[in-house]
Amino acid sequence: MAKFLTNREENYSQWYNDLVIKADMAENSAVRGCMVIKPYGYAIWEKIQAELDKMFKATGHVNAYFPLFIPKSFFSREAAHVEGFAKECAVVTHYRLKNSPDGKGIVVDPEAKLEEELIVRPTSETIIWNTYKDWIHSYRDLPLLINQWANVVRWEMRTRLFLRTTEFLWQEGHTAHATREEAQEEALKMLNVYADFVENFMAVPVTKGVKTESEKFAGAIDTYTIEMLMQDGKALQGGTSHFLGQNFAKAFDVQFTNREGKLDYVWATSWGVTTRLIGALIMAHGDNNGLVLPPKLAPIQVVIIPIYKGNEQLDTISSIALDLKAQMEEAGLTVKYDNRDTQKPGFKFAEYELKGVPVRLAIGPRDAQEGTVEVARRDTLTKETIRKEEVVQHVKALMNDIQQNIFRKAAEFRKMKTYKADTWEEFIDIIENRGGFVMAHWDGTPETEEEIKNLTKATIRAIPFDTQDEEGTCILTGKPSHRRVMFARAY
RNA sequence: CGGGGUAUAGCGCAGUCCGGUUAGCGCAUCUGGUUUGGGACCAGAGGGUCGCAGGUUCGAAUCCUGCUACCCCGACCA
Repeated sequence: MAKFLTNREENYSQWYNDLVIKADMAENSAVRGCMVIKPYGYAIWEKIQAELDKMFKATGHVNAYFPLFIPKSFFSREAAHVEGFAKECAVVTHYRLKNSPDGKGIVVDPEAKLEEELIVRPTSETIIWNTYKDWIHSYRDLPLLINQWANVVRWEMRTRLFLRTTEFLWQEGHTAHATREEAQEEALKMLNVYADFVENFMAVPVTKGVKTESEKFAGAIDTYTIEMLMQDGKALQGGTSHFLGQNFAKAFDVQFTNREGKLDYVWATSWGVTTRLIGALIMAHGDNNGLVLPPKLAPIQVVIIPIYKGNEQLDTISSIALDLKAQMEEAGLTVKYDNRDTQKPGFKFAEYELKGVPVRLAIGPRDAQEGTVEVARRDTLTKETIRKEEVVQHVKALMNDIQQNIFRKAAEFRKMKTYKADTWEEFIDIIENRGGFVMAHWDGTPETEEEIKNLTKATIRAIPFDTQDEEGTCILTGKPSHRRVMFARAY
């Protein structure tokens, strides 16, 4: 686990603040819990966006944009939804300020009170379904497959850097279908898109499953989830996809004429992932030297650092470096040549390790003379000397190696940290002392789930898709159970 | 909202118990020089109304009162 994220005793703050991701909380109390994402961190988000967006398009989705503000009354249309979100809404009550009558500063103009308060969206189901009402009349208008890239606000009681910020960036897909089957299929399809993305691009293994009644999205029939395991043994919910049934269609009266000429309510899904994925990346792969980014998402894949004395040497080395850079770019790699004269090589080495750049090339006078390059990989921190002519091929291969290696490391870690518990004592021991995922029997009742949570802080992260039916007895109550579910302490 | 903690330079801290020169240290910044194959070194410089408001005192970063903010733990959650 990255020291600079978890160990505040260590003096990593200089780096932590100045450099990498600086998702630091804004200091002004009025924007408490909101994050500033510095350029490098945002570049990672842009990579995530770009790859996901391609996958959405490839599955037939298009992007659109809906309003930030949602009339308060929209929320109360769907009972479970309002129940779930009411406690964490930012509310706009006025639309104007004026000079304070006492001459000191500026105050909210009481004259400018809104007739109906506006909610800053915590999620957009309501405003979108209010719009879909006008867009959908016939089976010919379906399916409607729309995604939105946006920011949302949830006034959580407690925020956590990256993982739970007051404002966060995300994408939310909202689809409408003619049949139940089609909507269910869509919800699962998008869950699989997320799982593919997280495993193949982020190099983090996921467990796919369905949420329990008490953990599911407010307003959903079923919530599907991908769960990841972080290096500190805690679970992180990486993305969710909801089968919403006809709940929102009924709440917003979205009916269509089907092929038989009869009126029916539309079937819906929604699904989203957030900037939390950046946090997942850090906590799944980071080490004591900083980030370890998977090559497929690294804003800089290769950095070249010259080692030289004087301008003459620099010129020689630069021409080699720029030539290599051009070749690698030709081969599709993102390359940075850092010829800053203001920092020494050792400083740069440390800096790019902290940034998680997968491969570093160093070229010095010795290399210039011998036609070699020093190649260092971030995941293993190993170095080797390669002939200049072989560098492009070698680095290209390294991209694959590193991508696979960090996935394998994460997968091995997860395997090691996934336990079976058959007794309450075992269960407590694992949760308290070892962390990780615990596969255990549960009697299926929300009461037992709640009790286990109160006793251990562990929750049911998912009822995984890939577990076998198995007879057993509930870890807490001893009542019969037909299947194990996955418990963990979670972020 | 409950429990605990903190507030001193851009960042991280010491000093506060036991009031007393001009409030220190590390990193960062700037200047000059020497350096450059793993976070350079030497010399010098700049940067503070000690969270805010009162009070006690000849004298307050230090003691007292009130306030505010932030952090950690919990309830809540992507």
